Amino acid sequence: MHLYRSHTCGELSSKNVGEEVKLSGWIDRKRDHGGLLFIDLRDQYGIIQIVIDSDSDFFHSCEAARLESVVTIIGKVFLRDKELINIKIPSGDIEVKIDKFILESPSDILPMPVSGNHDLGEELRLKNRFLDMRRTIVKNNMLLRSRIISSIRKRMIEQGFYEFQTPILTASSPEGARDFLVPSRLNLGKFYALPQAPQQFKQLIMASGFDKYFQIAPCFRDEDARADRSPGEFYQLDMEMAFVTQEDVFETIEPVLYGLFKEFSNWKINTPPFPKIKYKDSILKYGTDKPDLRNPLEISDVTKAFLLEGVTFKVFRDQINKGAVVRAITAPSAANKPRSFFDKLNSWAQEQGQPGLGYIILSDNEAKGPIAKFMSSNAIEKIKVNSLAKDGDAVFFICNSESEASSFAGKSRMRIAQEMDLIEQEVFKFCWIVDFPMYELDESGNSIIFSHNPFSMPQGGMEVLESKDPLEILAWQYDIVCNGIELSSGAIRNHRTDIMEKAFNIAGYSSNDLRTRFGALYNAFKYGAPPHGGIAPGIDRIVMLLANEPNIREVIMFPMNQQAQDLLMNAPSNIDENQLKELSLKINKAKDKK
RNA sequence: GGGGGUGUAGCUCAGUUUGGUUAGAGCGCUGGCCUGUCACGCCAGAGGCCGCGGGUUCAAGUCCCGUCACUCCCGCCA
Repeated sequence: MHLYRSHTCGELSSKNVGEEVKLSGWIDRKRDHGGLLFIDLRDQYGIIQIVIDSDSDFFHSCEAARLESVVTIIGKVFLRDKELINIKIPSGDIEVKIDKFILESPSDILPMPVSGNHDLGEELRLKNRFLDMRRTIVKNNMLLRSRIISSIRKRMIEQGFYEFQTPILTASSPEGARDFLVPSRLNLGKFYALPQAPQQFKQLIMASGFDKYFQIAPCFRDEDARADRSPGEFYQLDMEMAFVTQEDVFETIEPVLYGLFKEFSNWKINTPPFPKIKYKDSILKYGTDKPDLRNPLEISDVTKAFLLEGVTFKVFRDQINKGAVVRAITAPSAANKPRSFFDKLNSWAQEQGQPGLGYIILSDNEAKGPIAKFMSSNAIEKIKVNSLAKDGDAVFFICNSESEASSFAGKSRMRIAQEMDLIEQEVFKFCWIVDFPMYELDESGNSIIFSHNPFSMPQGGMEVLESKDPLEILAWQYDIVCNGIELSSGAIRNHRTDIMEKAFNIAGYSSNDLRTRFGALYNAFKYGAPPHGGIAPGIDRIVMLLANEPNIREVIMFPMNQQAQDLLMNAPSNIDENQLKELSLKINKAKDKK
């Protein structure tokens, strides 16, 4: 017999009745009856009940073994009597009567419970992640993650993609997020950077003549965390293809995502092709570039209605004259909602720093509510036409500068839908956001900067760069969004050095800047670069959606906390003086923290 | 960098609004009882810098000021 086990705890069933088995695992729970002791023995695969009678030689050592101790037992599998069957566990119709017991590794008193489904503080869980991951929910998330990644690999390889590894120690890139830096011992005073994404490498792979590349790629960004943003590091399904249009990228990645979500979830999924929403339309209709399409509400512009003759609502009119817009959200069949419904939303808006949330109620073919009396009948008609509101609905208004109004209308759209319980449940709704602007004005409003990825190909190429107002130029740039979560950005890249130079010139970079900052790409593209494009969906976010977890750290084995500290390994940590010396480094402003 | 929430036993939390006996409960832990439990049950016990510092008060877990930690959000994430 094997030293540790003949079977796993999870594989035993009534088929094994009568067999002598050897099992190893953790003591999940004990029920001590004095003369009779039950142990729930657990391994990755399942739980099985072990029975020890008081006349057994091992009764006292079993009784003394603490929860979560690792033990090996030998025993015989018995069918339980009918009235003793536990339907809650798969092996509930059998049990193992113990013949031999070995305590392999005793457990101290636990800092946190393992068995059962408890809500525990995250700090405690991360400090004891090895205990945390013994718990069913966390364990299942990690197994799910592994299966998802296998499936992704399989699906990509089936489509003819090759997986390549790119460097972890690379050069700092001047754009984008903050880099993590690594000092070089052999090149004193110089630093590597960890890649924020293999962006330039994958484009170099294209320039190297490989046709379809992918990688489950680690990415490092020194930015602040969020619930859906892992601190420090995360993984992308990074992919790039040569000789493709935007449509080709969509057609390639859609079946991968659709198939993956189909494989790992019972929820409904909208079938490819996923709807394509222009960036501009998304901002108007959903108030965001990552719309949650489970929400049926849409935003419309009703600015003109408030300028019609007979409208005496000065508050809005004055703002409109200063350049503000009015956005409307129709709440279907909300006319019969109690006053408290509207008051609640209004005070919510005020909590959000807004003056309030104005509304009219369309009922009995007239408009009611606090601002209705300022409206003329043709203004009400115009609002109804623009916002597709009908009798029995209510319409909410947001008046502000265009960007403020869009953003708050987006929040209100979600809030109203939540209040009215309109969000569709148990469904994944994918969409593409397309036609992102190539450039935008910086905060000061004086200079033109790249809106997203500087390597994207402008729609229309060189001709457009030379002739159009830069702020009007669109890029072959796209996002894929699912349930309001941005899974990825992607683009058809700019593979032409002449267009690249022009594009960078517009954003205020000299040709020389381009060559020094992005020398590798620029140089490579001088010698024949294929048109290419790709995308890089976030793996952690995909797993988070499929695991139905609200927090990305629930699907990462050893995540750092919000302050980007690893509580288990105690990273980041102080460094030995000798190590610093070897790197010729000196800490300037040592913060006096432990 | 800014805003919100939380911080009381090893764990999860009540007590804080309205200051007033010895700060409680469940789980876990220790000891005892229990031969069919499966969140076993029963009895007893140990376990507290009420995050930390200062203040107000006859009296502070409770009120005030500061500070720290965790978390959510904004900024940031080409």
